[in-house]
Amino acid sequence: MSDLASHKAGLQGIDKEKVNQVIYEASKNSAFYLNEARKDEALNHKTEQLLKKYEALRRQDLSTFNNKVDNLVQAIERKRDLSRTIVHIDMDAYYASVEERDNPSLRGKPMAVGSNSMLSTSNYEARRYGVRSAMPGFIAKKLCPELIIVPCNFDKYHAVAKQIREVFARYDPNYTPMSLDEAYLDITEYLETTDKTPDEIVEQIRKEIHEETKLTASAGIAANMLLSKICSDFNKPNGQYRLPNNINDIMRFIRPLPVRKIPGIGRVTERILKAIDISTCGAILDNSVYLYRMFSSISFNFFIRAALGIGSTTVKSEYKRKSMSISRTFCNLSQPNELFAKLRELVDYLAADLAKEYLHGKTIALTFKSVSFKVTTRERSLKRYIYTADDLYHFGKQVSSI
DNA sequence: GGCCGTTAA
DNA sequence: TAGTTTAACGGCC
Repeated sequence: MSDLASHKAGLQGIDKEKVNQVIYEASKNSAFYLNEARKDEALNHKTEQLLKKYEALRRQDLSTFNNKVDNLVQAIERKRDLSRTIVHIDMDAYYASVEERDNPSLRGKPMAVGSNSMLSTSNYEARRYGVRSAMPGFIAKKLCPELIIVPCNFDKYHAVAKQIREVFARYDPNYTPMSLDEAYLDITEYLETTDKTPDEIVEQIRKEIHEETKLTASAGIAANMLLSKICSDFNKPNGQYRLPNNINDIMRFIRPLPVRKIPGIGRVTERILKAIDISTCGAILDNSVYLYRMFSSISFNFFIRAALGIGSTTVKSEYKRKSMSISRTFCNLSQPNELFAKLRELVDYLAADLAKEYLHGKTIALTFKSVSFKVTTRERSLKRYIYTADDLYHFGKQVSSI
């Protein structure tokens, strides 16, 4: 079950067995691990049910659906837009690279950014030991005792984000930032102002980023956001990859691609698809009738679009947030009064954050994580919008005790 | 509408 | 000894 994300950059060619063994030894008696095992069991059950459904379908004659599904696939295909040139740019080992830049004594050594309880990023030296983001520091230390863990310096990462966004804006003023270190650019218009090729322009963007921040970035260039994101991973670190806006090249690229490479398909969906013997995008297309019969139309559409290499081409800078939240892990507490005091602390912060953006909300949700890592949510839609700390506390308290 | 689970950075 | 935080979205009842 301990599941090393070896599809991530920098993790190829390591002794995965050994790494998993060390992680397992460090984890096996923990409440966290027990909870993961429980989730895993639930997933096994789900895949078994799905497999049964699949086997039942295989015994049926599905030819009556072939036409319908072909039409659906063709309708999706007709929406393919090859007119744009979309770039996905991703900074290499972002936080770790910033720290190495500012402290040369860290260079060449395995290091990670974060804390003993959680790592945000690791550099490539640390990745060779199996140390990766979203891994607790204390486990990383077992994999690599020499590992240096540097605390996060968010002010710095924000400052660098500002610098790289200035570069992005030169090529697409409507670029979409996805996080501090990642963005999509539509360079179609920019290309009309120059004789340079897309590859040359992206080399230039990465060069400017390097000159202005002393940090490297990787990039993918393709017809849409889905493909450019996948491509930005291809020549990481400090590289770029271009997939031409051409249906033959796209299909040759996407067919053999493992489904896990599709943004939105994670560990669980990969396992679900694997249960019905689908592990590549090509297999999604070859089994479209089964997917049609087994999944919702939203999921079916998502799978087919991805497997055809069709993605959004609308890169836009406006963003409307739909929710705002705050969460903290704290020492074990069980007395209602202690928990309400925590609630009060959190709503004070949340009210301040809401005020910064002049926001209010109509639904309040409270999430608890128990010592056994089980998560429960309680929520309520209210009659009016709220935003003050007192209201958040009042309704939060109410919701918590439904 | 309420709650759970998945994904991603 | 110890396993984060924030946001969005889909499925299911």
